[in-house]
Amino acid sequence: MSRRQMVRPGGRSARVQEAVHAAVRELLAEAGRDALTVPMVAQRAGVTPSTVYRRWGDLRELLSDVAVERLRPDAAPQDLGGLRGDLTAWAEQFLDEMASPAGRAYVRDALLGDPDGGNAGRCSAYAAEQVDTVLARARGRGEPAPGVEEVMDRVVAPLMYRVLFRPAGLDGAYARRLVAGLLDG
Amino acid sequence: MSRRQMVRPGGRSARVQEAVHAAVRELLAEAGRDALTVPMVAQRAGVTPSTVYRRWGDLRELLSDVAVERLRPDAAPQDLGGLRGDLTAWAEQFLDEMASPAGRAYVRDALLGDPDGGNAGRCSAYAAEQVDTVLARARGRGEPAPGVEEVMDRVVAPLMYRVLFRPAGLDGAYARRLVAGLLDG
DNA sequence: ACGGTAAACGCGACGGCTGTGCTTTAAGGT
DNA sequence: ACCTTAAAGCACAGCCGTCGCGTTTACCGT
Repeated sequence: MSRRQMVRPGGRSARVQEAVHAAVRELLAEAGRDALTVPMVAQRAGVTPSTVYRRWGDLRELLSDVAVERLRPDAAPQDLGGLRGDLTAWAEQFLDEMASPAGRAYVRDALLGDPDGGNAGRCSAYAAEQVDTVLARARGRGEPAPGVEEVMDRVVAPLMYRVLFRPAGLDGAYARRLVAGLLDG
Repeated sequence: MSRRQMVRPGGRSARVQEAVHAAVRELLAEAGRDALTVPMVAQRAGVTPSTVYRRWGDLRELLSDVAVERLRPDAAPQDLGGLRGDLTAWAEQFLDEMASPAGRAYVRDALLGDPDGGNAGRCSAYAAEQVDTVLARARGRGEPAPGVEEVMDRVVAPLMYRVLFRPAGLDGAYARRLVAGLLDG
């Protein structure tokens, strides 16, 4: 599990954590991933490097933490009035976010500094939660809807596989095809 | 693309590369991934650290190189006389290799130190090649067979997604279910 | 076969990151 | 208000990663 969980909820610790996270985000945008170092982040955040080493232990774990935070969806998927439309729109947006250079970097960082797989599991849980929202809404309308696991296997997994292993030639049409294959099959 | 491609094919370069790769494999088994450093690898391989830095640039890229080498299949998938049996057996073996602690580590390393995605693409190509062999054999027998891309989406991608993001509760039954879902759907 | 060319390796040095013991500060409970 | 304890600051030792330069070795044209 990420050390973020053991942090005291309020006060100085929270301020430091937010400052460090913000510093990472800024420096990622300004200097790029490879130029990033712990002392650099610490200086920008107004902390000493040792603080970062103690709380995160490693630059990779810190990046993983920030990445998971960035990958957390900020809003519920939009409601277009029907399962097919909702799921298609969500898949297209998901692919957009993940396939962008920044998105791919975040996904890789999340997987990277993650000894026990907790952060990767969290990413997957975020997607599952969004999917489940869409499916529950459809069932509430009386539409027949597949299970979450089926959507993960047929839509999310292929998208992520392509993003990670075969980034060439990824577009919204592929996402639409996956959704169609699931709902029409 | 990995720098391995620009290496001169024979002579000293090849010897150095093989020595370094062997050193990485040995030290991975002996000391573990986190204890690994470039100077350590260099000493074991009988080269100077600067040589490693020049050719691979980074410990992660070196590990990625070694990982891809290890993930290359060493034999054609076995022939059990029918598409369903062949594909099921291959999927189970694939999952076995990838879901083991060592396998997961190699996959992550391959993805990790891979700026342009060349190594990841090669991993995917290995799997596609194996799948294609199975499918071509089935068509040679007159069996109807899905396309490679369909197998990648329906079987390989879900397996890899689980391996990377949700390693808990992965077993052969899941692989069999994926194959069955594809062939019966 | 032989010499020219350029890539690749070895060597040495240094700047800067990494990580740790010890001290100091501040948050939360009584 | 005081006490406890966790977290941050400070200082420093060690090693990683990089660079310039000289040397070696593989490729290639004649």
